[in-house]
Amino acid sequence: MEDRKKDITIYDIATRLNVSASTVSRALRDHKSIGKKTKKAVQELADELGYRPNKLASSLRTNHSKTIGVLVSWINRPFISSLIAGIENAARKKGYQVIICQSHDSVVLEKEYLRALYNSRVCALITSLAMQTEDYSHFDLFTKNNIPIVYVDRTPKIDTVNKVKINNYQASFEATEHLIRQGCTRIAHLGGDPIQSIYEDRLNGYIAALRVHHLPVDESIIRQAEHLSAEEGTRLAQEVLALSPRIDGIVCANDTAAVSAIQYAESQGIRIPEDLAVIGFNNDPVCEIIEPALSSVHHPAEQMGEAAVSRTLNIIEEEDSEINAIILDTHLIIRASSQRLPK
Amino acid sequence: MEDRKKDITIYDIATRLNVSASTVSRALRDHKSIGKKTKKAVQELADELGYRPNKLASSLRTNHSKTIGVLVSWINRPFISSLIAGIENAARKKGYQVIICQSHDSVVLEKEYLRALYNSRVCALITSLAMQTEDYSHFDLFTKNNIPIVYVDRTPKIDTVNKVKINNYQASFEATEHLIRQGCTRIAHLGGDPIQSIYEDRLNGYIAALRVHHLPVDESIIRQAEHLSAEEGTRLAQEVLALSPRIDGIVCANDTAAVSAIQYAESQGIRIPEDLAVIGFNNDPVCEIIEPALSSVHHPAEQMGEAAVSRTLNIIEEEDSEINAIILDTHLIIRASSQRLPK
DNA sequence: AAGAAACACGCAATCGATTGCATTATTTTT
DNA sequence: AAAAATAATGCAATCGATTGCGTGTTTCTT
Repeated sequence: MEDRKKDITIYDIATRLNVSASTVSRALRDHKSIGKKTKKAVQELADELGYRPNKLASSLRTNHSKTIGVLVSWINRPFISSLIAGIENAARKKGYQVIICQSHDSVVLEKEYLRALYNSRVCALITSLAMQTEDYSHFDLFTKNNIPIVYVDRTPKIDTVNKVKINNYQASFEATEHLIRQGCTRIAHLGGDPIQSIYEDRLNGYIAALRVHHLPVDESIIRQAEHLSAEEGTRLAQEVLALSPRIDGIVCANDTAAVSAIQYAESQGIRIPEDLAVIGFNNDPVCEIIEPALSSVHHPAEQMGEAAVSRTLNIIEEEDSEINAIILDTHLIIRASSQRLPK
Repeated sequence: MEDRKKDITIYDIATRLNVSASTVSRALRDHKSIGKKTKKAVQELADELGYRPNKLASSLRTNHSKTIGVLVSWINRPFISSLIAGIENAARKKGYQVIICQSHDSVVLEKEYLRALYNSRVCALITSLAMQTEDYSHFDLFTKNNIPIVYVDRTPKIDTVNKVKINNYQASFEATEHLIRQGCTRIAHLGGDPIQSIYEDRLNGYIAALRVHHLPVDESIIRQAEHLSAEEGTRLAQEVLALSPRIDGIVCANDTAAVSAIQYAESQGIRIPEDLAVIGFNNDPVCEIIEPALSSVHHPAEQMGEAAVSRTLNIIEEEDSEINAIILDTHLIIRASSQRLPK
């Protein structure tokens, strides 16, 4: 089996059928100006020979790679992996393929991979910003060359771009209000860096809920994490729980940190939710596994991926260049970690 | 900003510098036969004009796409997403990009996407089989055309392919033996379909451990799940727990099902690990979150991804065509769910 | 200083598919 | 039946980078 078979090309088919390569090309794409018999003959022979179109040649000629670049922070996080699953499915259904990069939440890598994707000739980019990205000028590489970008979840704080997001302010407001309604009066907030609009919005939603319910806003129990990792969740929980008067609630900007906070609190003999009500964000699978089950804000990750693809293809194929923001629905999932009153 | 700028090509650079395109091409790739001054001039102008190499043209010409296809069951599973994270990192470091497909554990989709990746001219494939894949002939599409395949984790039951895997038999043997040493005498096994070697091996490891320790092998408490999903975990746990004599241990082929089993058992008032010791597989993050913490077999997902890439590039670039199997190390992580004796 | 060796670069074909513009064959119209 | 319209196909350029081979130039050798 050492014969390195050359690939079959349209020329091979053309030769055997005594027609021109143009005819073969058109026949394969079912072009109307090709006769029925010819078309059939070409298609049959193509099958028989195991012809496969050379996407590279085609993309080169048409200047259209049918590839979507995806740049996210980390693939192996529940929210992101579901987002990507959604993107991949939707894209492939439409005949697009997806190239993925991980910025590892580093602005430097973000820039580097942005260029790599650019060089790969992706015809659009779907991206969620690195945690520290506040200057968006490196994305000009795409926009200046008319390659559409659709931002998802962690989107820029400007209105002149396409985004798919949720209403973080509203979701966080509701989460906070829920704790208040459960009787919490001193609620801490563990958030991400407000450089990112999603975390700023969540922070503001939290503050607004406190204000509406005439609770004081205490800076000392509002903390930010660099990555909202498990370790940070533990550390921040420790910090805010050390303060007095004792907090009786935590609104957390993701589930990973919320879970750590619960674990830390329990290790200190603090009862959840009686002494401390906790609510997270994202509704990761882990919410149903930790004891007590973690209340959270359901975040439609896969749907967000699909929406981003659909918006992207709209721009590419329909040339609908109107900039817009798609806001997806979220809702609270109330579980034991925040349920202090009888339902 | 409505000017649809044409891309800069090597010809543009050549023209402005009064040299030929060949020279530019060589200068950019730092070819030795180009003079220092020329090289410098070309590279500087390229920067200045924002030149980006056209990967498509290059790939077409060299017949080398620098792209690795990845075909897995589901992206959004902890093990798989970490595997992919490892693949992506390693590949990108070497200047390769990665195209991902999800078979959704369907043989039909597996075939379909295999062809899609083939048409995309990937220069290698890294894949983990769909649950029901037992006939591997559709992969001939690649092997017959000398496109290397490296199988990871769920690998074929044949020796004539490249694989990266763990010693499932051994790991499962140790996990089972661990439960036996903790005093379990009637241990159930919740596995995947033995069509897949990994599940067959885990089953056999389990059986071997029972035999070595002179425990009976009872078919009625050996169950298989279709996908090892949470729902199946619950259902199978329910089934085996309904039998008498009562089981006192469960060896489970993944953590998802093990977690469900624990949750079901607890809902029935069964104490873990006193009444029932449980050990899972993969060491997903959830192991440390469920109460009691779940013992598991640590599975080096990211490392497996990296190893697969390294093996792949070895084949592509070094043309090291010797077929081999790389076996990565695993080890037991003992946590509360199986710890019945004092340490 | 003359021949050899090394260096620097250009020419032109090539990768495989696409497409605007002919050209020829067939059918329809009047 | 001649003219017009339509259908079916071919020609050749094009997308942008790569590369074997050839040529002119510089540097080195003795």
